[in-house]
Amino acid sequence: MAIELRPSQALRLLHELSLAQVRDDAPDLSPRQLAILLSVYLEAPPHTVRGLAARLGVTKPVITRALDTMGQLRLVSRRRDEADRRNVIIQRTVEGALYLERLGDLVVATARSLPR
Amino acid sequence: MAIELRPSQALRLLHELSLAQVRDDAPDLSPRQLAILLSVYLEAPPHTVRGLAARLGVTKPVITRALDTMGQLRLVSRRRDEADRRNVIIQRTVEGALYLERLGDLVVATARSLPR
DNA sequence: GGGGAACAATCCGCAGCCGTAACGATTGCG
DNA sequence: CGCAATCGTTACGGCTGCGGATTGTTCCCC
Repeated sequence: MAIELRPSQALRLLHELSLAQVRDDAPDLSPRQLAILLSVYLEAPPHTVRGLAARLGVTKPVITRALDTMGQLRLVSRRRDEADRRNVIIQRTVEGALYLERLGDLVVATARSLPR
Repeated sequence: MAIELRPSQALRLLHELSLAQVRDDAPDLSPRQLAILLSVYLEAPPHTVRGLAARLGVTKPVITRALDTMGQLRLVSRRRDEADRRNVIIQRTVEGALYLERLGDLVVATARSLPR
């Protein structure tokens, strides 16, 4: 069953979500950071800087910096690939999983409260 | 009918949307800017700097700067309130309406393509 | 084994946004 | 009237992210 949604409902949903994100003290991730985080958690591992840069269509330093920031927030972690030590494997963390879990719940709750 | 959505679908939706936004050459608005834009277009006018600041829980300069940026992008415009010349009324523009229309359509299309 | 390729990180200058604190204009109340 | 309050903007110092170029390490292949 596809998700049926009208444009007006879609915009209301975005509205509520953006308001919640802005008001949260939670460190609001930039669109790029969120895209990286979701790619790491939703797509099949392994994830490398190179791969993520290609996936998002941005340069590698962008990925490195975003990982620096989100690493400090404990949302992801990095590990050397021992099989090929040039690679860095981006790993999920408990905190990152919790963050996305709460985010998903927020979306669900917001969608449910939309007027029909 | 409430919108039924599972958390995993919600996250997939956010994933696709953030990827689309990052890859677009379109000037990707910050969460705050998007919240302001949606408030202006979805909530009843009139909109003032003061009111938007209170609505988002941020300081007034944040609103002023966001309006500067989005004004240059022609997404919103400003006008003095002639009844009380201390106030500034934030107005919608054709470009802003088009921007949101496209955004809404993107969300709808993405939601429709989600696996069930 | 040596040289080039691949990879992530770092450096650099730059632009944008932040919060706090001021400021000028306008209003309305005492 | 005049003076405090309100409103939006601007100034300031700081922080973060950006693109592009470079660096150091590791691998691969001849």
